[in-house]
This record gives sequence, C-alpha cells and structure tokens, in this order.
Amino acid sequence: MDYRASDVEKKWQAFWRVKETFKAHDYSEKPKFYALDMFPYPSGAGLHVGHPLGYIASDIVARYKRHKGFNVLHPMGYDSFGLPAEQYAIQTGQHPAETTRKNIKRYRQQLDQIGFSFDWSREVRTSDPNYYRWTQWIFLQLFDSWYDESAQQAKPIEELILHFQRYGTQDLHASCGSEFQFTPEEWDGFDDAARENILQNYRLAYRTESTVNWCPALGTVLANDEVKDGLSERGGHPVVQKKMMQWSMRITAYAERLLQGLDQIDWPESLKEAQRNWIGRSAGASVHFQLQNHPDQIEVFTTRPDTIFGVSFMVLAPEHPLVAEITTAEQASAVKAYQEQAARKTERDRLADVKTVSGAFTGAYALHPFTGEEIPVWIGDYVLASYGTGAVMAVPAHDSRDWAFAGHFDLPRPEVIEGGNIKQEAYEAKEGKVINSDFLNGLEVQEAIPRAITQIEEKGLGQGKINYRLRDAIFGRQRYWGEPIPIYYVNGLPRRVKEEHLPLELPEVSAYLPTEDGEPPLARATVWNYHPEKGVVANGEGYPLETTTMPGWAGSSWYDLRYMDPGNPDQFVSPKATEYWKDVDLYIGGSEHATGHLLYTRFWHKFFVDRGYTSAEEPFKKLINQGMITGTSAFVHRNEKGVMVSADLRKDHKTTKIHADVSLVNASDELDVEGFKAWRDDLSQAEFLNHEGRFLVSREVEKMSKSKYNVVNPDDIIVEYGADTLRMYEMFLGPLEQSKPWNTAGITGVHNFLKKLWRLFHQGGNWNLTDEEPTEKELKILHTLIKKLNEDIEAYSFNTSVSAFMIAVNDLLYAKCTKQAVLEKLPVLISPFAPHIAEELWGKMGHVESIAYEPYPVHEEKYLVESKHKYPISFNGKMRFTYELPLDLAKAEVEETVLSLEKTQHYLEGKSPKKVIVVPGKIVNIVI
RNA sequence: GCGGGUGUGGUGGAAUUGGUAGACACGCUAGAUUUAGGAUCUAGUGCCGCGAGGCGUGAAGGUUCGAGUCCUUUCACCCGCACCA
Repeated sequence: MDYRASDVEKKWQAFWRVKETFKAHDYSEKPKFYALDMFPYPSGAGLHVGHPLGYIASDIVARYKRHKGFNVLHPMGYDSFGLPAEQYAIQTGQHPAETTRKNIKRYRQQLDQIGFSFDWSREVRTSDPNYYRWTQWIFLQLFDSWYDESAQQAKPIEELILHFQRYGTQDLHASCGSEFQFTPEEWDGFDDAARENILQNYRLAYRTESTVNWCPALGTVLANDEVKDGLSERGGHPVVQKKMMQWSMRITAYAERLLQGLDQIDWPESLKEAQRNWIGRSAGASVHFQLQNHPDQIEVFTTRPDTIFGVSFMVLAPEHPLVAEITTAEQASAVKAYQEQAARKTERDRLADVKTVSGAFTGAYALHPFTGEEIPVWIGDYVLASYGTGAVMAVPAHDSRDWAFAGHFDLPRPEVIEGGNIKQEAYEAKEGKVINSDFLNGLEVQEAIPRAITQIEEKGLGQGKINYRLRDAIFGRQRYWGEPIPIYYVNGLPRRVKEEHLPLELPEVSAYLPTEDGEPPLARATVWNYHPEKGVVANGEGYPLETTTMPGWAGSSWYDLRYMDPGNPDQFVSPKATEYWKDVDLYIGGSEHATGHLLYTRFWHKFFVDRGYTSAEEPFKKLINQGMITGTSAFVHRNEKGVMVSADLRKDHKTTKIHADVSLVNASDELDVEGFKAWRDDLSQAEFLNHEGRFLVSREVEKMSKSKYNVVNPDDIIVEYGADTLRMYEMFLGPLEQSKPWNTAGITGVHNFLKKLWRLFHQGGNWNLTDEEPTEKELKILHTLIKKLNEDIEAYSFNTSVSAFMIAVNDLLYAKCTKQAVLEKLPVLISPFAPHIAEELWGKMGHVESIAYEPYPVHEEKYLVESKHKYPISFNGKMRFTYELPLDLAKAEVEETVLSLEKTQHYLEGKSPKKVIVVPGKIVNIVI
C-alpha cells in the first residue's frame, strides 16, 4: 500500500476546515501562545517557495504548542494596501480592490495547500473598511494627543489646552517642533487659527512644512526607510528633496523608550543594532554662540564640549534660516550661489560626492563663549539641516570633516587634545590630555566633558543634551490605494472627522493618477467633502477632505492586536482580549522590516499603553528573521556563431550565457531542448552542440525572481511530492535564519523518508502493528528521538529535527520494528512537521479525533542510559581506534585495560607513555 | 569608515561544558531486483596514497593531554548604517 500524498492531504485539509480544528479560544484556562507571521502583501505573482519558509517554521511551533497544552493563536491576513495594485490600476483601469481580491484568493489557495494551522476566522485585511476604520480611529487618537516629557507619556490634547489656559507655556515639558513662549492671557487672545497652529506643534499626528523625499516617478513622498542610496526602495527611481506640507508622526517623542525597550526583547542582535543605529542617540551639549553685531545666537549641538577651545570657525547648513540674515553684502552673491548649488543636488548626488569639500563664507562672525574671540561663520553642505540644530562648532584639529573643511579654506586648526599628529589628520580619539583650554587644561577627555558641560550651564551658555538621529515619520502619501486620512479643512485648518462617520471609505475616482496640477488622486473624487452632521457629501456641500492617504506601515502597525479580537465592532481591540493574549510570543519575518514596520509598530504600541488601551509596550517578545531562499538559475551557453553549447563543452568556445527557465532543466542539469526551443520565439531555430545526447546547463545561485527564470512554485512541488514533503524539505534545507539556495534535486531524500515512515506502519504490504513488548534497543531509538525533538523545537532548530526523524525511521526499519507501543508515538511526534501523514496514520490506528491536541511525548531518561561506551583511544590527540568498556569502570581500571591492549602497544612503538588522560564516558588520550 | 554576520567534502548542511570532524540528505560508483523507471534494497564515497601511512574545518600563529569550538593577527564574502557634529 503506497503513500499517496495528494489524496491524504486534501482529505485532512477539508477535515480541519469543517471541524474548525485550529480555532483559537478567546478565553481559556490554558496558557496562551501567540505565534505570528509577518502578513504578506498579496502580489499578482503568487507565492514562490521562499515565502512559506517562515510560515512553516511558525506553524511547526504553533502545532507543537497545541500538543503541549497551550491555547494557540496562529492567525493570518493580508497587508493589502500597496503600490503594485495601484500601478496595475493605472495601466488597466481595473479597481485596485478588484485586483487585490483576486490576488488574495490565489494566496489563500496556495496557503491552504501547504496545510497551515491558521485560524482563518480571524483573518484581517488592511484594505477592508471594517479594518481601516480602526486605523483611522488610531490616527485620530494620535491627532488628539501630545507627549508629556516629564511624565514620559502621551496624554490627551485637552490636558495641554488646559495647561495653556492656566499657565501658558510655563513649566511645560512637551515634545514639539519648535519652542513657543506665551502666557495664559496671550493664549486667551489667540484666534482659532493661531491656536491650532500652536497645537500642531505638539500633536503626535500633525501637519508641517518639511523637506520630504519626493519620488517623481512614483508621484509620491517616501519615508526615510523607503529610500535606499537615493533611490526608491520599490522600483529604484530617483528621489529628490522637496519642501511640502505633510502629515507626520511624532515618533521622535518615543526615541528614548524605543531604545530602552530593545533591552527587554529577544530579537536578533543585528536587528536591534539596526534600530539603535536608526535611533542614533548621542549625548553632548547644546551651546549658544552670540553673533557679533547681531541680536541672534547660533545654537549648536556637540558631543565634544571638551574641545570647545579648539573652535576656529562655525558652519551652518545652507538651508539654515539665519543664513539670509547674517550674510554680509560683500558675501551675498557667493552665499546665494552656493545655496542654489546645494539645493540642486539630489540626495543621491550628495551621497556620491561625500569626498568633495565645498562651502562659502557668510562674512559674519560669532563670539567664542569663553574667550570672546571672533569666529568666522561659514555655510557648507556637510552640515545637515535635519540633524541637531543644523549648525556646528567646527573643531578642525579633532574632527575629520572639520579638518578637511579647514584645509580646503585655509582656516587654522588649533590643537586642544594631546595625542595625535594634527598636521596629518584629525585626532578624534576620546583620550588624551586637554591643552590650550583654560579651565580644562590637564584633564583627561573623559573628565573634561562633564566639566565643560557644568561650566556651560553655569555661565548660561547652554545645557547638556541628548540628541537623536531619528526623524519624525512622514505619514501622508500622494496615492489612491491607502487609508484616507480622517481630516477635513475649515478655512485651511485641519479638523477631525467624527468617529461615528468612520470608516471614511475610499471614494471612487475617474483615474488613479495625480491630477494635472499635481494633486493626489483623491482630488479627482467628486464626492469628497465632509459635513459634520451628514458625513461624506458631494463636493461643494461641505468642507474639503484631506486628499493624501496613509503609508503602507499604518495598517501593519497594529494588526497583531486586531487578531486578538477581530470582529469587535466597538473597539479596535478590547481590554479583555489584550489582557489574555498580551503580546506575540513568536514573530517570524524578514529582516528588511528592521527600521520600518518593526519600529513603527513598537511606537504605536507604546502609545496605546500610554493612552490606556493596552498593556504590553513591546508587541513582539521573540522575533526570528528567516533567511532568504535563493534560486538556482540555469544558464545556456551560446557561442559567437549563435550555436548553443552544452556546459561541459563550453571551455572550447567563447560563449555568452542566457537564462533558461529552471522548469526546463532536470535534476542532472540536462536541458529539455525541445521545450527550450518552444519557450521563446527567437530560440525556435537554435542549433545545439552536445555529446552523448545530453545538453547541459550551468548553474548559479541568484535571488529568486521572475526575471531570472529561477522561480520555483510551491504548487508544483505539492503536485509532485505533497505538502508534507515541501514542509519538511524547506526545514531540512538548513538553519531557519540562514539564507540558502533552493535546489529541487534534494527533495527526493525527504520524500523517500516520508515513504519509509509510511512503510514502517505497513511492513509486509499491509497495515501491520503488533502488541509485542518493545526491546530495549527500540525504546532507546524512540526516546532518543523524543528528547531530540523537544530540544530542537524549543531551540527553533528544525533542520536537525528532520535529520533526527530520518535516523529514527531508518533504525526502526532496520530493526524491523512493528510494535504498536513504539510506532504509535511517531504520528504525534511528526505532526507539527508533516501534519497530513500524521493525521492519516493516527486515523488508521483507530482514532476519530484530530491528532492536533494529543499530548506531545516526553522522553524517559531510563531508556537512554548506557552501560558501556566505545572509547576513542587517541595518541597525542590523534584518534587511532575505539574500544568498548563498561561505564562504571574506574579511571585507573580504564587506563590499565587500555594500556594492556595489543593495539595500544602497537601504537606505542615500544615507548612508555608520558601521561594518560582518561575522561570517563568520553575519551582516552595517551601522550607519548 | 563604523556596526552585525558567515567561512567545514562535489552540494545542502551536522558536531553538549574544548573530547571519535563530516551525522542526515543530495550527487556519484558498484551490485541486486524489475519489462522499464526518476521505484526499492545492499555496499562504498573528505583529500593524497597500491599500501603502511599522511593531510584535513578560509590563512598564519598561540593556549591545551586534546581546538571546527578558546585567544591573537589576517583574508574573503554577505547584510545594515554612512558627512549624524
């Protein structure tokens, strides 16, 4: 009786669906376990074998935890807003919702075939109005909140207004765009517009004129994490800097907590490091330099206040607001020219041009806060407007960028820290004695820093300060296919849409492109006004609604919470649900989300806690990055005459290589020549040069992608081998976190294993289990396996568990074991990995319930104890032979026995041993 | 430049606190069985050598009775950040 995967798997998938086997219980006496995958964007291409890797791993853990008595939440859904559906809509006119629906259907079919134990009753789709109504609701909560830095907590905006009414800005410590100062009386006197403009400065979701990454090709603004090397992450289009009025999120308020929280979560070190880097905390001081003959001061941030006596000039960013005010008449044209030149540069040019020093002198001077010396003020594009205060105090002797700038413009480089050769390069190390620095002289750098800060504070020149590289996140996108922002405008002032009018559904538009005058697609909608009583109304009957939409990360920043309580019509998630499910115990997904999704999600969760909606600040306790599965591309070689040359003959020819579709190549690298000719029109007449009738291709490992014709579809694998084989093979490929090439050839090994497992229960041709007592040996095989599996699954080492199964099944087959007492444990053991065959064997053993909740076996140590050990006998550390001895033999007896062996005498070559090392139960080493 | 990671057979990869390097699987070789097979079974397979034996975990040193594992130096590749004051 052969094992037929396709029949068995369909049957059990239907069984699970009908019986709702994997439905998580909202409230349970059992302990909870929440296993989550990063939900996919449903693209038109469908899944390839790389995508399910992480899903299989989390499914194994989810199923294992069910066997271990946990109430498991293992949901799946779709991150279904996004660019591809919209671009497809632009090309074809098909509504993105329609494309998305189709793609989701296909994804669901593919996922179902793999036999995941998802609780589909909890599915979420970010583009579903019932879901994004709550994304919009969250936006309103952020809009209605400010960040109290004294309490380190977000609070309702009403409290801030109350503070303004009572105290003005006195004693206010709030995260804000710029510092305001006013009295309660002044606040009273402000009109609505003035008040709202002030509040915008404090709201966590706010509008501001900011420099944004504008991508003309995509027609939208991009967040910093969506730009790589000056190009858009999606599509690789150029990105330029542009000033625009934009919705933003005040994530910077949470910089410190986002940093601190990293110490409490079990994430890959590289990922935490990426977030630390992105947040970019640096401690130092903010110092004010008084301008000469000018009322203003220049504020700088420095991490090296100990070098303040080494300042010989200052540099402002070209965009710095003071530049226009302080530039002298003589320098005006040079400064203006430089500013224009800097503005013209794209982000990419600027990055590519790091080495070139450029700048211009403003003609103005600042006064040194301690010495009163005149310090020339320059502008230069190495100073970034977006970091710190957009101005630096230049210490050319101890900062390499300042050093280069000074060299280029022939400015002095006074040395203030001993230890380097500042003629050759800047001495940047934070060690050495301070010199030429008045009250700091003689101190070590580490002593001088706090001393300098104290002195700066005492003289009222500034204060110690922590600076962060993290920028507020731009939230608006000039796109159609995203969540509408629930804001309308009264005389240009933003007002919140009432909660009763949510969801604010996407309007119909005539086209998905921006308008002629560059407005976002939503500006094309004819029913896109808001009436505070009636909700959305036709244009002209109410106030204009916001036309930008939310970015991709909005919906994905809280989906983990919605799974806990997916149908709730009254709340985004109920306190009762979060109290039970708390947080995600295991989150698996790609490392590319390090500074995007994973950071924003942490931000929103901290906000939810602040406002009392949830209790867990960190959404993902444990996170694993699954490695990428790369493709094994196939290449056909073509010589100068256009003849195709078999790979084994290509040394004799000058050839170029062309990609061949991997489906045209078998496991032995032989090309299906007829198939290849039919594959592309231009190849139909091709000639082929080979010998012995085998035409070979060469192989190379590349990223799996359509354009490289190396995509392997899980559906094809399942048709040929079944889902259980696919699941186990993906795990068998190697450690989960490592990236590794897919090679379909190796899959037969895993498939054979499953067939062997099946055969183990059908020895002699039919179902064959006996009641005999198991032997010691058989029990040892079984319990070795049980022990290994429990350890491996807890350690997420799934590749080694597959090996352990193979060893056990090989051994049991060799021992011709047919004993029920041993074999009946195997289906449960393998159920997390190969659930279909497990259910089938379990059913054949006479069970009617699913195997999914059977207790997972636990090994008994007594079956593993050994009485003997095969000692490796080595000489000078080199193993020569093994010899079996009882384990209870004393050290001296072992030594004596081993030395008396004939073989030992042979290797001693007549010499007497200098020393004999005996490690009981391990080894014997004889030193000659 | 800074930070993180990885280097083991023809291939994917195994190796408790330092204790038999190469488990398991692919591929390959030979044989059995079969009408045939990409099915099944048996034996072999790190490299060099007829053999005894020697050499072997990117490279070079070191610690140790003993090193893939610990230490120092170094090379290669991958990923992230990058004028962050």
